[in-house]
Amino acid sequence: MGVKERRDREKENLRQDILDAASELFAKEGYANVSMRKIADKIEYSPTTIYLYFKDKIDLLNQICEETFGKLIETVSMIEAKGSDEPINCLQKGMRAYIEFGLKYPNHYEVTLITPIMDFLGKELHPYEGSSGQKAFEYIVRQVTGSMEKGQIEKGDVAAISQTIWAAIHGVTALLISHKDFPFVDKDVLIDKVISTTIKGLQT
Amino acid sequence: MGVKERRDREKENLRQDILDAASELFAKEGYANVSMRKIADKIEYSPTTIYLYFKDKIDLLNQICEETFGKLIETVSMIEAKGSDEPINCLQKGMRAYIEFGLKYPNHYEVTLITPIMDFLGKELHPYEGSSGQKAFEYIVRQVTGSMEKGQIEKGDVAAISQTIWAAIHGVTALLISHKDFPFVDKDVLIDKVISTTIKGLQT
DNA sequence: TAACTACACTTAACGCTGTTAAGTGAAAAA
DNA sequence: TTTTTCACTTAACAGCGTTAAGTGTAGTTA
Repeated sequence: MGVKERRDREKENLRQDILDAASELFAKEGYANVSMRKIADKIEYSPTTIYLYFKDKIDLLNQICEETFGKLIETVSMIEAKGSDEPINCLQKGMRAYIEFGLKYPNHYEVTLITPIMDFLGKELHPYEGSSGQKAFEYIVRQVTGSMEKGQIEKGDVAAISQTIWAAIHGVTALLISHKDFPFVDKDVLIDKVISTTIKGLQT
Repeated sequence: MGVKERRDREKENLRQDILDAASELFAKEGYANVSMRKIADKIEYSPTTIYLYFKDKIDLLNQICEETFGKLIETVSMIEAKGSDEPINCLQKGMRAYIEFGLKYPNHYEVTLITPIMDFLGKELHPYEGSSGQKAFEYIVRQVTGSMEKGQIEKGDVAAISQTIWAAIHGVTALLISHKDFPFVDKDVLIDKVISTTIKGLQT
């Protein structure tokens, strides 16, 4: 009587096929340049089939991004899990991992963290609460707290400091992704400078 | 025989009307949510008339942004022109002016500096060369050079340091504009922290 | 004054877009 | 064997940016 089970499996397979096709297209051509019809063509189904699996285009995007950002969480979690490093070093390595992640998946980074996709009322369409983005930010908060307790950075408002760090790493990531025509200095030099300046600015 | 002159004047008036209408709509609803037909409705002309004055929608946007960013140049130029301040203070004030400008014109900031509007080949559609954006960046370079000469910040790669500063101020501006749902600390506290951390991180 | 020309502007249309409502056909259940 | 279920498709809607062709009026010329 495994009929339902088989059907569920088939549905899940198609769901994942759609996700994979969309992910590849979004990453290659950017969210705005990919139409539902293009995704449908790729998986050889009609465009409307996608709507049986995802609410709309933005829902498709959100689910892909959650999947992708899961990888960032994994990376930073590994830094932390080694347990051998001082919080200040975890923080530094986390900052680098964040930027490198953004540059590795520029289109995913773009759609989740750069491009503000708002509805007509100005409300964010991929909310922060419970997202992988939140988990990534919590990593920063944890390292800041730890560094502060060990006297490696100045004592102060943990939230404000964490957000300052986020601003720095988001700033450089976003600029490098969005302004390809700008004559940046060597990418690694710039990233190093951003990280070291921020850390130094926060030290006691 | 002022016929041609009058016609030129009328053309220029309509051009400015289009620019004003589009600017207001872009600022209020965001570039993506404003259609050529909406702009046309507002000025009570047919949509195609706009194409007699502007190449396409992105051209309209670029011209508006140049106009708006001219105001930022004016602001930072005034800081510099007073001549009484040390370069490090000019730099600090310039950073604040930049962020406040972005928050005052979030939609203009968004379309020019946050959202990367690329064509299908990934080339930027509003280029940097000769833009007001370039002039604004040159202001930073000037203050960094000045501060360095006076020993107010560490000696080093002027371009790398200038870009680090840009990353910091762009980062906080972009985050505040794009992630309205995020539980930021008080806006002014965060801005202060970003500026002070960056300056401190660069000091000797 | 009448015909002609220039040209600012409009109408109609093309090929896209995201999305929905209605319809189809095959497999499972009765 | 009939009925029901339901995954999927077809057709359509209303919108988009943009272009080609057409129109009407103001200015120029005869």
